[in-house]
Amino acid sequence: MAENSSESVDCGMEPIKKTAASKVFDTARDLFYRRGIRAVGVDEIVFEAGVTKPSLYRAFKSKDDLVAACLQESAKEGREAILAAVAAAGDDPQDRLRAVVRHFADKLLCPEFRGCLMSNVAIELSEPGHPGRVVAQNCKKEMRALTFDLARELNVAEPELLADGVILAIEGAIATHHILGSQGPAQSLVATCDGLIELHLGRRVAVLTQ
Amino acid sequence: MAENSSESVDCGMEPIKKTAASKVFDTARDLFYRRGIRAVGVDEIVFEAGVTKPSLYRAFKSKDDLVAACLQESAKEGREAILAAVAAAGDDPQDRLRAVVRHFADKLLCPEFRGCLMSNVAIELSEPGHPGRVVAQNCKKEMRALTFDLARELNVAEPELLADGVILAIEGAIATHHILGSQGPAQSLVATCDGLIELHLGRRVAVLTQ
DNA sequence: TGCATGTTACTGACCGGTACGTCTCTTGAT
DNA sequence: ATCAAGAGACGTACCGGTCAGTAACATGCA
Repeated sequence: MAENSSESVDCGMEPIKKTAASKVFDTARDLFYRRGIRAVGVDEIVFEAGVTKPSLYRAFKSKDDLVAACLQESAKEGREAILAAVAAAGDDPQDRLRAVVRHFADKLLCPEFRGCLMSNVAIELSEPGHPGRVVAQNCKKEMRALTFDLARELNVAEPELLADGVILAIEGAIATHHILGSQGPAQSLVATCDGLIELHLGRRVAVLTQ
Repeated sequence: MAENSSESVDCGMEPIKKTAASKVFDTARDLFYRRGIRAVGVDEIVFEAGVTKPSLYRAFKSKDDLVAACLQESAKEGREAILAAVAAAGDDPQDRLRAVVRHFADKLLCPEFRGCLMSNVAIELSEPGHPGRVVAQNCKKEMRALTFDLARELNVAEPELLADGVILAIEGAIATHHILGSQGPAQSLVATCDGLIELHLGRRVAVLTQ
């Protein structure tokens, strides 16, 4: 009742006081994701965060610096979430690869889903050398390498082709979701990936029911 | 020699004088595609076009109006190119669907390829009611309907699922191309789609060579 | 005292958009 | 044939607002 809930959060035992820097960071991440990098100005960020502009620039050299930091964190969280989903899937190689697909399929159903921040940034920031692009590039390379590894666990002739196929479907689902929503082609993500897996496993076609 | 070549072009018989409006339009389309909507200001457009700002605003009510017009034209050209590719593929249903895939696969190899303007715009313009978004949405719906039709020509149990699978792969290839280029997962577009088609046709797995 | 933060006020560049003057080409009357 | 007037097309110069970013100083708290 006496506590200002906007300046501290209750993390179990210890209430953590959020610094101006972390408030800027969290707010920026949210706004950048929801509305885009270029659409969000620093004035809006500091206003939403309830801090002032000098506090932003004391913590981050520039807006680009803030963008890169936000992307780095999003990439880290995204990677951890995927690894957790794979780990939770157990030991069966097919289940593990399908867990990645399922992970994204679940995200597509969230109302607040607005695509992949990395992919969005790559489109918004067309300057080749932009620090944000580098982060996004590394993130996608890692994701591809992980999918390659998962596909290699399966006993298929061309694991890289299977992995790329799954990645294409996932990225395609994310892309089409922007325009046509979860009821567009994105709804066929799981069935399509299951089909690709079955195809590469060389089994008989049996996954035609969505 | 006496003719000012920057103000007229030789179209066979009749030299056509390019108006300020058309110069604005052509320049804007190019810049919007190459660098993005938000990254390109009206000042840059009129400078590149060699005209002045009032000329832009005499022809278009606003920048958003210009954006929508550019998108409309790009959508029209894109649709015509796809239909031409399908028509050139002949009568075999499988060839016709594959022609769509091949069409995009070819575009991915162009050095100047920078994704689909519709998809890019959907990410850049996050405001739900933006006129540009409406154009992009209609374009994607049309493309999906066309792919549905092509898939239905094939004798498969679930043509819509096949069509969505192909769309996911195409859109995924376009999306990943932004970050990882033509040597990323995008290189597996044709092989993946061929696999999906074979899968739905219920034939034996035989398309594992890229 | 010392540190994190807020306050105020500012910069120069750029944004989308516009009021108004100028040029040229066409048209019609003489 | 000549000239004047209208109509479009176009440019000059500018608007208010917003952008990212900063300097100088005040405040509150440990």
